[in-house]
Amino acid sequence: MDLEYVAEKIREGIRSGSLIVLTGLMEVYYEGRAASSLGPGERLLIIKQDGSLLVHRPTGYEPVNWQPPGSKIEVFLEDGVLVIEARRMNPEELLKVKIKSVYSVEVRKLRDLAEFAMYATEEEMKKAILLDPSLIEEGFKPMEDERRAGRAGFIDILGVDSSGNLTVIEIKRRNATAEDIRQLIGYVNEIEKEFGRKPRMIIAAPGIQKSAIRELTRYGVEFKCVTPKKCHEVLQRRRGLDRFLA
Amino acid sequence: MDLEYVAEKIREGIRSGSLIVLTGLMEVYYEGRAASSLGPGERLLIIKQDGSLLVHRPTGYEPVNWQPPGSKIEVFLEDGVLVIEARRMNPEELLKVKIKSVYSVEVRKLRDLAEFAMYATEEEMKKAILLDPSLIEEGFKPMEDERRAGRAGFIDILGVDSSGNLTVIEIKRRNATAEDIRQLIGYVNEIEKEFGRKPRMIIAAPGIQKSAIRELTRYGVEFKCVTPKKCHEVLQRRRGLDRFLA
DNA sequence: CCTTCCGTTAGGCTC
DNA sequence: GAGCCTAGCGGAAGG
Repeated sequence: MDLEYVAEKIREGIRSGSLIVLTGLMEVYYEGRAASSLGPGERLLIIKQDGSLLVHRPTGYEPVNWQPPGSKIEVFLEDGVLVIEARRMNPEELLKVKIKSVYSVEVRKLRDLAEFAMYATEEEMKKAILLDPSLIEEGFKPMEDERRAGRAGFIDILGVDSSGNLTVIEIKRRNATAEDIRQLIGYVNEIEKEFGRKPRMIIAAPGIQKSAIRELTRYGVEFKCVTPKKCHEVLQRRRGLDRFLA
Repeated sequence: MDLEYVAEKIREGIRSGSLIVLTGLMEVYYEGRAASSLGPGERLLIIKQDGSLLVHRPTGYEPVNWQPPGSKIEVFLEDGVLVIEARRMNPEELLKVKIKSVYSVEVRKLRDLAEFAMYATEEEMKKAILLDPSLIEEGFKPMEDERRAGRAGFIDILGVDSSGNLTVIEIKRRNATAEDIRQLIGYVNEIEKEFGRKPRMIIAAPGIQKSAIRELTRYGVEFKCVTPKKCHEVLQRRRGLDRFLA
């Protein structure tokens, strides 16, 4: 494919805010926070309407090189090779793609206004527990969420159990790690300073890593199995109920 | 574009181990570790030779939905709509793309055998310090790298300073966090158990997060500014010298 | 197989 | 703008 023709097609695509998809033989050089080089090979190059640029090899989930949205893209010929440079500052980074041969290039303006909805996140787990605190245990009463614990950070849920004990809940959507336990301890130290007594500590997660069980028993942290899926179902059920009542 | 034709083209592409790039109007549903839904919109869909699948919206660095390498892909028509399902187990996850209209589809076998080289990584920082220990301070002598520190993990570099003090170096390619300091303390506790005395602790990083400065002074950890770029240059210089001497 | 840790992490949120 | 944390994190290395 004629490289000057392709260059103009890409420039026109960028001007018109289109998506550009190109396959061809290329080399890639990156320098910024880190640096990388990748010799000649057949790859897929994508330039998006917002100035993001991705270079994908024929295998693997991740792009081998990229530039995030907002980078400034220049297209020109140099020594008979099509060069695409994507530059951004803060941090200052440069991605340079040298394309020796273009197999295909497609320029197309895509419209996509749909809203992306994600479920079974940590945020949903928290909402479900606030809505149905028996997910933790019978009689648990949440008092605050996202409460600041001094310098240590934010507590997911602060509440009291059926015996009136102050209780700190830390939620994880994945198996809890030793580091998660230490983080919880950090929060609790701050709460103890503030309230003058040590609260119950519960980690709510689908499971625990083996290495974290030591810390668990050592610090007297309790574990309650709560899965993202279960919490999502609780919310779904509740929403269905609300709709029925409305 | 005729959907049955496209379906067969995609199936043939998968059979032959080709890269498939498609633009069209589609909905996307995901359920697995989490769940998501995305209504109709114009997007880019990529199926790679290794069974990875990516759905990209017209903007943004990240795919909105995906399936990693090794997922099993099925293509069929359902209610007059082209459906692509990518399934994987462990964890069990299903990605379903419903394509109402195909604007373009490209099937192409790409060859890419080049080696990807990455520079200015944490690994390079370590190599540079081992090669030129004055990056830490004059008179510092590395003894071991990647030394096991009991259960706490691995120490980046263990050495002695000009006064003969045992010294533990923790390297970060980004600004050090409070968590990094705690990690270093964990290593040092193990080293103290083993050697019977507390070593000097140095964190080598391009900077320190503000919230980490408290931990730094509190635990007596020292900070030495070392950047990935500087280390990379040290290695480059050294390699150039080696080549000159050879 | 599980765990740990790095990443040009990206992206979102708060201060 | 800088700091802080989550993620369907992915990926690699080590046990």
